[in-house]
Amino acid sequence: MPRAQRRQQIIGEATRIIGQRGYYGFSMQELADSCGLTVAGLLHHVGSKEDLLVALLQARDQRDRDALGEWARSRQEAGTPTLADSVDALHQVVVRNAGQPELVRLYSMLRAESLYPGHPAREYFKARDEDVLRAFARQFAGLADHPDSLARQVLALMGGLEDQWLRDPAAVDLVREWDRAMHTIVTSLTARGSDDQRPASRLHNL
Amino acid sequence: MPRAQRRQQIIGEATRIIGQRGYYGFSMQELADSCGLTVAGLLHHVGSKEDLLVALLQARDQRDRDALGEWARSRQEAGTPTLADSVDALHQVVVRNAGQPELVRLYSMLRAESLYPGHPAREYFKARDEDVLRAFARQFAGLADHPDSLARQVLALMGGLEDQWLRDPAAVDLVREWDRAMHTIVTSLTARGSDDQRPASRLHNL
Amino acid sequence: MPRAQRRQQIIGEATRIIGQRGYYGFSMQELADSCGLTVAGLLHHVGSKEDLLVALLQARDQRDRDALGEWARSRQEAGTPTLADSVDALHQVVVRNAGQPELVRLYSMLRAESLYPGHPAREYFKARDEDVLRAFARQFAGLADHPDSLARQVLALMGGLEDQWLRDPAAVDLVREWDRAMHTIVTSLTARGSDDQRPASRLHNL
Amino acid sequence: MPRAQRRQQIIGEATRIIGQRGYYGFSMQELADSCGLTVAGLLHHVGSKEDLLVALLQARDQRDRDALGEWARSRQEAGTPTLADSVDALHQVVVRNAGQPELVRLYSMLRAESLYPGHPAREYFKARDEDVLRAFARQFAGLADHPDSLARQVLALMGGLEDQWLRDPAAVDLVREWDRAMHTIVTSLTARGSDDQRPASRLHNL
DNA sequence: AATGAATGAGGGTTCATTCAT
DNA sequence: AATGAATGAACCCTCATTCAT
Repeated sequence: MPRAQRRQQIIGEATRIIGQRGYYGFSMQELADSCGLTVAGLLHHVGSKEDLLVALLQARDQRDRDALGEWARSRQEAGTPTLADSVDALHQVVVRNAGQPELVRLYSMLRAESLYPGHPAREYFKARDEDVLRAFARQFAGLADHPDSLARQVLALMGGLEDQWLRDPAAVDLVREWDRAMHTIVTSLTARGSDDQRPASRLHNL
Repeated sequence: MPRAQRRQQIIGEATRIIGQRGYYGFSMQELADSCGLTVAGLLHHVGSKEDLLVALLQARDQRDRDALGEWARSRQEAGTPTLADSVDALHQVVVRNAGQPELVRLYSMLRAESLYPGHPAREYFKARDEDVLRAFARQFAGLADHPDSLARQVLALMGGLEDQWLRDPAAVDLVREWDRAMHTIVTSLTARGSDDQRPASRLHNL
Repeated sequence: MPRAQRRQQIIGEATRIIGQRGYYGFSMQELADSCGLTVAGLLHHVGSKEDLLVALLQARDQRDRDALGEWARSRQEAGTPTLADSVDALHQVVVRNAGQPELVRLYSMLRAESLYPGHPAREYFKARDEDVLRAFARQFAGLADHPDSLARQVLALMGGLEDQWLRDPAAVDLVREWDRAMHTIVTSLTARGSDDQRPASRLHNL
Repeated sequence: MPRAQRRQQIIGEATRIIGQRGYYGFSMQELADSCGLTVAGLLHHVGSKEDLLVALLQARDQRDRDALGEWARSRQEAGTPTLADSVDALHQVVVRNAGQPELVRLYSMLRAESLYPGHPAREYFKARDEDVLRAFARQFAGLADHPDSLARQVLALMGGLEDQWLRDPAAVDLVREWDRAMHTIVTSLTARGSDDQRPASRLHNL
């Protein structure tokens, strides 16, 4: 089997298995078996369990970058991206995710596991979160009182809803819930300023 | 050391350690060491690693029930709980959590790990989420177009923000972020109905 | 099997096996088998392969110290130890060694292997050599022109002759060879000063 | 790269690496890397790890034979070699060795490792020792009471001092120590017979 | 209440080697 | 001449658990 193809097979299987069992929960043995390889044969291609994980994340990043690039190109005619554009972009992302639960599982699993001290993907997720938060906050600048906090809310919502979806895919319509969540956000943005004088009483200066 | 006291010590240490390393990431050896016990001695008290986890979750539930009971009693004079009451209740919960990061760590860790198939806390979290969602939805009934979805959003926000906080406690003020998130929610509720005629175009029926 | 006895058995077997195959050349599996134990059972007693080695060396040191102590006590009546005393002491050591080739094998093996960078006994042998050289040199002070060098020669001889003996025990009578070597040394000492004016020619200022 | 040149490169690198890590301590991977080759490529040239070792030893023997031949030719005019000639020859060898520590390392390492049963160089060193002992003994015939034993002493000294030198090159001046050791030997030879009547008491018939 | 002995299962990694290309 | 794919055998170690004391 040629190198490239084998690698693709391995990364595919790994994505599936890690999505199910997590990084610590799966074994090289299991992955090797599912690829029709010896463990040693598997290691010949990926170097080590940790390297495999890195390759996985890079592969996903590349795929994301490709998708984003395409979307950006299609939106190029328009001028500065409006809020609606951003909402649309996020919607597209969620739609895509809803179609590939395996990848989402992988990400959620790793994201969760990366709370472990010493987890190889720890820095990766930290850096990624920072990037995302920055991008979101830039988008909300001028539209919200606290763009940073709003960015955190959007990130938290996306992660939390995906989590609920993964726990019970049948009970949760990811896209619908996401759209409704964005509705909440957008509604609060457009309503801003008009209701500042509500009775603050026990509302903790919301 | 008397049985009861020893058990308390074990559960305390376990809470701390699992909060740091997760359920799969910690070892009975480590816990035994931190209790000044042999592994065998530890098992004498807790039966098995899994039983220990169950005991842990039960202990936390009991503590929550106690706290909630107290709050309920103090609120008893008032009639039906209003939205403000609920917001206040949640705020109190978050304040309490911010003060005991260890317990929050434990919960978040386990919640994340319970994505593992076969994780002993899997059912626990599933059942708990359902309870919470039901309670939230009841609270939002009549106030929102989709109480169930709003409940999901609140749950997602709480989990997501806690996650961000755990990842970088210094950078995130949990209480402040939570209050702002609730502000977003409440604002959207009060503004509801007034902006239904916005240009929906690419906004996906938000 | 009680702890102490088991440990003794393990150290005994380990001495034998490492003496034959070296530290890197033997496996915990082999040792476990020869003790009638699982590898895990073996590790329960010794901690790790490296710890086992340390224990081994300490055990041997202790035995040496005991033997030396006895000899010292028996020599106590005499005053300051003379050269003859030292020669006698070394002779006793060699006689004892000739009687326990296993221990000598162990030592020679480890000594040789400790040339490996990162070998766990590297520092041990370095420190031990320094001690021995110091002790020898003190003994030769005043008797030789270069006590340090003479000490090195004695150490080299002991190691080298043991090596030859181990390589072919049947062909080498360790005690006899050692005594003759010491004869060479002592002869050169007593002859010192009388032949300084020999034709140096190509003798490199010996 | 042409076959012959590549082989030379490989043997050179192998000499260096084995001198540092030993035969068992180095890996074909490491050697391949340092040659800019794949492991498979390396094996294409050397056949196997063991064959490589044999080639190494043969290469060194050839080099020694060349050097010795040159020295023999230069000494040809003189008649039967005297003791001084032999001492000179050994001195030259040591000087040469001190200048190429890599080769000495290789030899000492392998010599030490060849204590391992099954080590591919075991027979080689055994045969070589026998040759050397025979040659030395012939040289000492008539000069010493026990030429064989003296030969063993010289061999032991050379090995032992090289060992000390390798362990701490900065602390040991190999040539000086060797010359002093030979001084001891020669002194004892010239003094022979004159001091036979020393008080033998506890001197074990030295 | 607590310990010490011992185990079985599994885990990741290294290494020299073979074979087809 | 050199490579890439793949393997089988080892190796050390971790871990939760059982059992007798």
